[in-house]
This record gives sequence, C-alpha cells and structure tokens, in this order.
Amino acid sequence: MRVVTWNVNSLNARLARVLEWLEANAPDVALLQETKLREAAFPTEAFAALGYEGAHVGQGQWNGVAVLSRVGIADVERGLSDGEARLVGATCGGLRVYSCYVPNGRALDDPHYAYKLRWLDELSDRLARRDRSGPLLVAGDFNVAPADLDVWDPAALAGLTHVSEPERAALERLEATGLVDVVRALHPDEPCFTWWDYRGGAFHRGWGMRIDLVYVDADHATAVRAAYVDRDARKGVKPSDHAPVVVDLDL
DNA sequence: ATGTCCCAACTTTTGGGA
Repeated sequence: MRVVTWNVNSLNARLARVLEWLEANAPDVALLQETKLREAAFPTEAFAALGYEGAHVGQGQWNGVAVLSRVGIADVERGLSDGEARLVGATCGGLRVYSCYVPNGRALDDPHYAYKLRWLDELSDRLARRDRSGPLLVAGDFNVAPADLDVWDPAALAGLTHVSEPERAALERLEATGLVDVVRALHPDEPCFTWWDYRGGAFHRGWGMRIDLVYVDADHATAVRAAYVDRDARKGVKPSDHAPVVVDLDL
C-alpha cells in the first residue's frame, strides 16, 4: 500500500498539480492538509475520476484536511475539541489513517503557541486510547522539526517556533504512544526536508525543514518498505511550499 | 533569512496567515 501526506497550501490553487501527482504516483491513500476549502467546495468529482473517494473536514479560508482513498473509506473521525479543521481520521483498506494539520504556533510568546502545544497533547491523548487491533498511520504537517538534523541551520532558528524544546517534547509524547517516525527510521542521517519558505529563494538555497512527518505504529513500522520526500514536487509552476512524503507499506 | 504565495474583501490594494 502506498500512502502520501502533502500540505497542498490551497487545494483550489493546487488542484491541477495534485491531480497530476496522483496520476503519476498512484498512491492508494492520500492525506492532504491546508485544503482551504469549504466542505461544499471539495472537488469530489475530480478525485472520483481518478478512482478516489474522499473524506474532507473543511472550514473555508483556513486549515482543512482530507483523506483520499482508492481502497475504501470507513469510520470517518472529524477533528479535535478546538473545532478547527485540523484532523480527519478514516480506515482505508484495513489501515487506520489520520491527516493532521498542527497549529503553526506563530511565535513562542503568542497565544497560538500554547494552543499548538495543547492541540498536540490532545492528539496524543486521543491516540493513547486508540484501538490497537490493526495498523495505524498518523501523518501530516506537524509544524515541528523533531531534531536539529531536520533544519538547515539550527542557529538561525534559535528562539523561533518549530524547533523549541516544548514542541519537540510534545512530539516525543506522541511517539511514546507507540509510533515510529518512519522517514527518519529509514534515513537516519539525511535531513529529508519537506518544507521550504517561498521567500528568499529558500528552496534553491537549501533552507528547508522536515516538518511533514509520517508515523506508523511500532508493530507495523517493519512493514515499511520505502519512505521518502518527493522534492521534485516543490519545483515548477505554482508549487506548494511543502513537498509530498510517500510511504510504501507491505501490510 | 523574510526577495512569496494564498485567501478574503462593500476587491483593482490591503491585511492576515503561513
């Protein structure tokens, strides 16, 4: 089974590129973030034409998460207690998946930063109580770089969000529910950046971060055959500022 | 590091968010 997670930064602006990518890479399940669409505006027919069913939690201008699947969608789970469109879960071909869009945090002294930490802890609490009878994959834009290897220059980011100790500790609590960061597990020494700012020529300068993560439950992490970032998708005309992260599993 | 992109709006330019 092939699963991809991708923060598309507006599904409206990115639809042609997303469809092209789906056709070329043929994932069984696609987890999208930042659709920025009302639920009524979700392009159900365009995805159906490629064989995908969708489950979308949208709120319009901001946020928005979706699951696309060509192996079935059941037991859709919508959101956390904050009411924002940042989490959707579903069971696709026997695999339980979650598409996550963690709050950005903005700055360490911003109320949005405390909200980010609370949101991650609520996600951890939810996953700690999960049904462990089948395989689980939790992925999305976590807006946290787990370690210094995951950023181009730790010194340049000191004092900013995405790299602070409390954010990293919140990710560690999530992992402690029994999850494995499979890109890092398969590539222990490569940065594997997933996001580059649109500004300042960041992509070409290599100023990136690994903030889009794929977690698989520890019992099934050994079923992962490949886990990689498609950085070519960050190139070309009207790219998202995030690249897709692909995982192939032999469940 | 902030040279961009995307959205909404009493839209033709600005402000908010990332």
